[in-house]
Amino acid sequence: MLKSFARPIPCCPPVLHAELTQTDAAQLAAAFKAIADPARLRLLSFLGAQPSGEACVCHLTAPLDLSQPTVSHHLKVLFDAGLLERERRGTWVYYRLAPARLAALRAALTAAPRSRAKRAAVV
Amino acid sequence: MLKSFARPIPCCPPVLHAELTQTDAAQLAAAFKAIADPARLRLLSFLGAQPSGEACVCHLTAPLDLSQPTVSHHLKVLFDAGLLERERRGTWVYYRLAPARLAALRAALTAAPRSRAKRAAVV
DNA sequence: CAAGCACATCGATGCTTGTCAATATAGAAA
DNA sequence: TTTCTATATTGACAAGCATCGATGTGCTTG
Repeated sequence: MLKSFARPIPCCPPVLHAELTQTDAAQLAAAFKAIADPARLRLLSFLGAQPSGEACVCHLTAPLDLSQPTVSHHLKVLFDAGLLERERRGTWVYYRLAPARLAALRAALTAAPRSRAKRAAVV
Repeated sequence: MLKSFARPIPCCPPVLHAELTQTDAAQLAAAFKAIADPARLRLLSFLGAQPSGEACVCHLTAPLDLSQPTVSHHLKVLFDAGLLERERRGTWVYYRLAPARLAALRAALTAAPRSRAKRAAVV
């Protein structure tokens, strides 16, 4: 198995166009695991809904109804997955979305055109 | 919290346009959990790559290198999440992608346009 | 009917993960 | 320096999950 030897680690392997290798599947699964959690989805949603596009941690614990360490944990998971950007300003740390990474995940869910006939309007 | 009383269960609540309610976030997270697994991503990939668009279970255990019960389990998870369609033909059971559901998940990852300026080409 | 094959379900096991209280770190201000 | 505040990390616990072997279900054929 996994016939590929040290490939260039593509950022967003095509999910539905060809068979995923085990390594590619593992990487993609890790990315989706990051957003497959209610608290983290709400974090993304909250950050995306901010007019300024960002928020500091202290503004995120209340709307999620979670403890500060738990929120910090979720932010770290999203950050490590490349879905958030972090910036320290004084005592506060501000987080904002990393749209490119979200777009990459979205692209990975694009179905193959398969044959040119049949459901062409899937996109 | 959750001010909505028995809402119509939206198929794909917007993730990044407004704050997700706890119920919406839980539903979306459940859907993403279904695809946040290497074996299941490979199943989706394999099915999407089939010229016929479908495959029976007996053709899925070998490429995944997993036992038949494990493959059946993953297929059930994907099916229950609405990501696969199932059809029995004789002794065999054929699975194929449910593209509408995949498109719904993809749509949920669309970032808000926020202000009309700034990164308009995110889509 | 019985036998055989394809697939689903069950039960158990070990690993992962979400959560919190307690503690540590880092910057700001006195 | 010391003190306060904001955030990160640690340790522990419980719940969830991926996996398998064994067994059950459903269909087809003899």
